[in-house]
Amino acid sequence: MDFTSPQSEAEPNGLTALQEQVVGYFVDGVRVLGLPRSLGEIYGLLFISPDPLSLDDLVRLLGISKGSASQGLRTLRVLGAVKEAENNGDRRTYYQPSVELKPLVGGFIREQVRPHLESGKSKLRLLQDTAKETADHDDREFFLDRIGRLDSWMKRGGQVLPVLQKMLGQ
Amino acid sequence: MDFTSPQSEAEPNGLTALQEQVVGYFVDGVRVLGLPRSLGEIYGLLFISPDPLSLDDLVRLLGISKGSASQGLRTLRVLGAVKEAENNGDRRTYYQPSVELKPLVGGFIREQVRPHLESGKSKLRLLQDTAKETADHDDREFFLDRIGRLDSWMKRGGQVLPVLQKMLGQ
DNA sequence: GCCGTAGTTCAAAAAAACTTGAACAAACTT
DNA sequence: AAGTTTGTTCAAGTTTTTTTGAACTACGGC
Repeated sequence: MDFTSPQSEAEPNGLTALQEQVVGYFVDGVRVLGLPRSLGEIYGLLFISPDPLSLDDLVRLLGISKGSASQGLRTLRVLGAVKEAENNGDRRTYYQPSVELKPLVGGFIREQVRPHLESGKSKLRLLQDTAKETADHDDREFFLDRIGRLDSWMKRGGQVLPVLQKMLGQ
Repeated sequence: MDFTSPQSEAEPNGLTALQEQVVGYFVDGVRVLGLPRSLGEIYGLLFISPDPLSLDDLVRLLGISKGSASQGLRTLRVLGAVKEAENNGDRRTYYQPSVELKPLVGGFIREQVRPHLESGKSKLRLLQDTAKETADHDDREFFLDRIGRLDSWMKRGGQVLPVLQKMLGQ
């Protein structure tokens, strides 16, 4: 038997060399974004699959648990990174990746960035109160200056996001 | 005794209420960026301190280990988020935060974003090779299209970074 | 109405990331 | 040059995050 050719099929688990590589690519990708490995595996496999895949397909092909696949798909749906495909008469649901940058970036900003910016802003208000309550130290001036700086950072962030979104979307 | 006033000093560890709150703010901040908690603590305390602090100050005030403080300061230096202050005749080194957005954003992009973009690009080349080696399946066309898409994502990212940097810096 | 398949949930196990602390190196002091 | 002080390194310990798997719900066909 000849196993030397780098042809399709029969890699470590049940993935082709190409699938394996694409999955690895996305695993690294999502790690940068601070998302769990399984999201990268799932999205990566969907990304390089000509046809939609079901939860069971993902479990079988990636060798991950049903729980992981289920939770991973949910997160990806919420992020707008996958969509359900027409499940032709089949009871189970099949998934396709969003392959345009726009929904991906949009979803990430909406779900992961904006909430943090918002909570940051409200914490900033509390901070300002605390600084004002701070006894009339010599430092008061300094504290308020620094907090003002934080405020300007937040505002700058708020201005940048839409531009970012416009540049990456479309 | 009267502990009701929200005045300075005497909080949980040795931090004032304000320091505590600013540190918490940055702890959350760095988490979003995928950096360890201790970086947020250190940077946060420096940020709200009128005078530069030494490694020992940080250990004492934050109640973290010397190891953490040392490694944390190193990372912050590499990121350009802290600078050494003039250590007036003292043997030990004192640190000040960079409080302008420019060096902070610049450092983060240089150290955390660019390297990933670069390695992504080189992996992409390998991926392209693998796809071409893939037997002349019906799918070949499809694979190459998807990989081309990845390539365009990377390029888009490369275009966006300088704009981002320009908007946030200054 | 019962059985089988699809998918969700969540407590416990496993893995990954971070922090500690003790040993070490370097550099100043006396 | 012996002793201090400052800071670094890294293996082991701790904490946090992620994954697993078994119990459960829901739906559909028979």
